[in-house]
Amino acid sequence: MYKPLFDHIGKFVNLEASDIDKLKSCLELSKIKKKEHVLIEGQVCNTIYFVIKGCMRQYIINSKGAEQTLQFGIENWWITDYLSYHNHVPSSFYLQAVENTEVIAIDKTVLEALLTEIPSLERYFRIVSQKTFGAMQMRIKFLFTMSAEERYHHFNDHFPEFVQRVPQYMIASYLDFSAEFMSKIRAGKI
Amino acid sequence: MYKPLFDHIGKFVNLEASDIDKLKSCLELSKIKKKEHVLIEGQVCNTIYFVIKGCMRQYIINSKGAEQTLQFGIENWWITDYLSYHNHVPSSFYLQAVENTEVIAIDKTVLEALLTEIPSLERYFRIVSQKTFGAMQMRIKFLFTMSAEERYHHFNDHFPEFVQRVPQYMIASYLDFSAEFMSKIRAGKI
DNA sequence: TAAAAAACTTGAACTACTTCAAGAAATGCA
DNA sequence: TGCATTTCTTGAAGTAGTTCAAGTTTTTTA
Repeated sequence: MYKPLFDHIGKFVNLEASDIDKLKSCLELSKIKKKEHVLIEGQVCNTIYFVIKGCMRQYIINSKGAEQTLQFGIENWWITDYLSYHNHVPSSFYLQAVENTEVIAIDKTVLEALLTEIPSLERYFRIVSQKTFGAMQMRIKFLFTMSAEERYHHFNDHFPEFVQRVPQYMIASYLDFSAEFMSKIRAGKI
Repeated sequence: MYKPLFDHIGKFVNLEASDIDKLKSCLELSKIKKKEHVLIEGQVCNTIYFVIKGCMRQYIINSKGAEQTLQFGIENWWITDYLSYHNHVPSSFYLQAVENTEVIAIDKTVLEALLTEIPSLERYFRIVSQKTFGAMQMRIKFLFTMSAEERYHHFNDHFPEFVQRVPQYMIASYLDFSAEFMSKIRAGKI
């Protein structure tokens, strides 16, 4: 049941059998119901989540009271508020399940201890977070250079199933335009 | 002369004397003249840079032929194209010195070998990249929730010296608005 | 220190989006 | 199954920004 995580780790590093056991003994599967939060604004985030099944999102509530999705986390993604996690400061974000979701939730103190014990695991997280950072650099590029319509088509071309999977208004805010505008793009009225 | 790097590492992990020696023997200072590039679009990025003195920037050339700065790297920052670096794919970015700059440039093969040998260094890079990712999450939040004018004032309040230090049109594109608009904000004409 | 190059400013015209409001369609739940 | 809730659509009016073009100021270089 932790297989997806060990498969993912195996893509980047080789863990010894003893390390796998050690890690396994610290893991716990948790189920999060659709719309349930695992983090709300103002809380300090002390947990990191690996999505086994389902979908999580990170969002904020803007000055007009509207939700804006900043990040999704689907199968085989880690999701957390890294700034709150590392600096022990109150989070600016909400972390919520978009669907009924199964995650492996690892507490910071548990994870930090594991990382010191298992250098390969440290390596895994280093590689994954650098790659994720690289993806974020590309995202900034797309946000800066493409029009709203281009962003929609680009995203839809790359992740067609995902666009079907979550509400349109979440995709719209993730791509930084209004839900109404997305509706018009889809209808070809732009 | 590598002191800034060892100071920075020391903030996050403790390196043994032998590790410091090992690392030191692999480092090399390099000087980059203002406007000189260390990476251009289409090249594979095989190097990671730590800024000792000066300022680097990552930028793209958009469809209208204009430069857009996506990221700055000042003293004590690491800068590279992480996606190109990790996936061995051609870069979408330019990396250029904004001022005459001194960097420690570490080749990927050298660094990867060092990281396997020195687990604390792996830990250092894991922590730094997760923190940087956290900062990027906040940046996305600001881009999504603040108006151009708010972004300018927020940035200017937090980094007043930096705003003086680099050309306005680079700051403008980093904050995702036009140089002309920034000029009008500064003149109070908005 | 003059000339060239780079950076900044200004106003006028334009446009890619947002906002609002209301209704229609789809989905979830008792 | 039917009612409530959530999500999506549509059009009209508004606006936060861009683009363009030209002039001014500042910085760099020979």
